[in-house]
Amino acid sequence: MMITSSRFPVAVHILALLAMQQRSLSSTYIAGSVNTNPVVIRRILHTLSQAGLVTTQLGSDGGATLARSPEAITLLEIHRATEAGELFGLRNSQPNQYCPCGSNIQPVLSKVFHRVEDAMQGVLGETTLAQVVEDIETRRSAVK
Amino acid sequence: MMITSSRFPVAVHILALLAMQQRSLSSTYIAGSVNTNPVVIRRILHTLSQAGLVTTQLGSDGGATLARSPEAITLLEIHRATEAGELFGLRNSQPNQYCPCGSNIQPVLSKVFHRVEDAMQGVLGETTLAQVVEDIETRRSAVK
DNA sequence: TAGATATGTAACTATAATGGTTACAGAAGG
DNA sequence: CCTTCTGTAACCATTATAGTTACATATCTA
Repeated sequence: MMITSSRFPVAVHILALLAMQQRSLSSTYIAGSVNTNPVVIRRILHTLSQAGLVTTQLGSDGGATLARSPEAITLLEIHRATEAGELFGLRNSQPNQYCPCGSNIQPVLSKVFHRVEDAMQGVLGETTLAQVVEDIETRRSAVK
Repeated sequence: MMITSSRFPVAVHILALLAMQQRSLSSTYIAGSVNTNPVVIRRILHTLSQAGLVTTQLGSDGGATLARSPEAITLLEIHRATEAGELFGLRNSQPNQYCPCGSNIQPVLSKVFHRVEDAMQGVLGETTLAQVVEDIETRRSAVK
C-alpha cells in the first residue's frame, strides 16, 4: 500500500500553482490544472485553510490565495494538514496477551515505527514549497 | 492514511515468534498468538516463503521455520516482501499537461518522494529481526 | 494402508477509505 | 438582481483489506 492518498500530492500541486500565479484562483481553475472535480479541490482547500496555509474568499471574484510566503511553508506542514492520523501504525490488532511475543510485540514495533516516521518527517520538514516551485521553474526552462 | 496494512506488523510478529521458539510452528498456533484466522497467517507465510525468509513443510507435523538467522533478516526485507509497490507514490493522477505547473509537478514530487523513501528504508534496513527479539526479551524481564 | 494433521488456495463476504459527482444554500461584487 | 464564487451534504463506484468456509493435496505415524 502506498503511504499517501492523492490528497497530499494534490495539495502540493494547488499550493505550487498559487505560488506561481500569485493571484486568487477559483476551485474550477485549479481543478483544470489538477484534472479533477472542483469539489475535490474545495475539500482540500478547506483543510489547507484550517491549517493556515491558504485564505479563501467567498462570493463573486472569490477564490484562494497563499496565506504565507512559499519559503515559510514546508511539505511537512502540508502533509500533516492533508493526511490524517499516524503514518505508520498498528491498526486494531490485539495480539494474545498471554503469549510472550504477543504481549510485547506492539510497543517494540511502535518504537521502530516512530524512528521511521521521524526520518520521513525530517525530509519533508526541510523541503519548502519555494524549493518545489523553483524545481518546477527549472524544469520549465530546461524543457523549452 | 496509514503507511502499511497489517501484513507488515503481522509478518514481523510471525518471524519474531519463530525466532523465539526456534522450532516449527503451525499456522493455527501462530494465529493464536497474533489473534487472527490461520488462513491469514498462511497467506503471509506464503509471501515470506517466496522471499526466502521462512521455509514451510507440508503434511502432518508440518509448519514454518525461519530460513535464516534473525541477525541476517532486516525489517526492510520483511517490508518489501509483505507490502507491494512503492511506499510513497503519485497514484493515477494525470495533471493538465498544458499547464506550466501541471506538466512539471509530478517529476518534482517524485524526486522528493524518493528522498523520503530512502530515509525510511534506511531505518528499516538497519533494524534486524534479532534486535526486535532482543527488545521483546528485554521487555519480558522488565515487566516480570 | 488408513487416519490424522498440515499447507495451499479458491471463493465469498463485510468493512472502510477514497475520490468523483450532483445539488443547492449562502456570500460577495457589479 | 444576477452572476460567480465557496461551503457542504449526499450519494455512488472502485479498491484494498482481512476474515471466513471449504476442500484438494501432502506427509507422518500407527
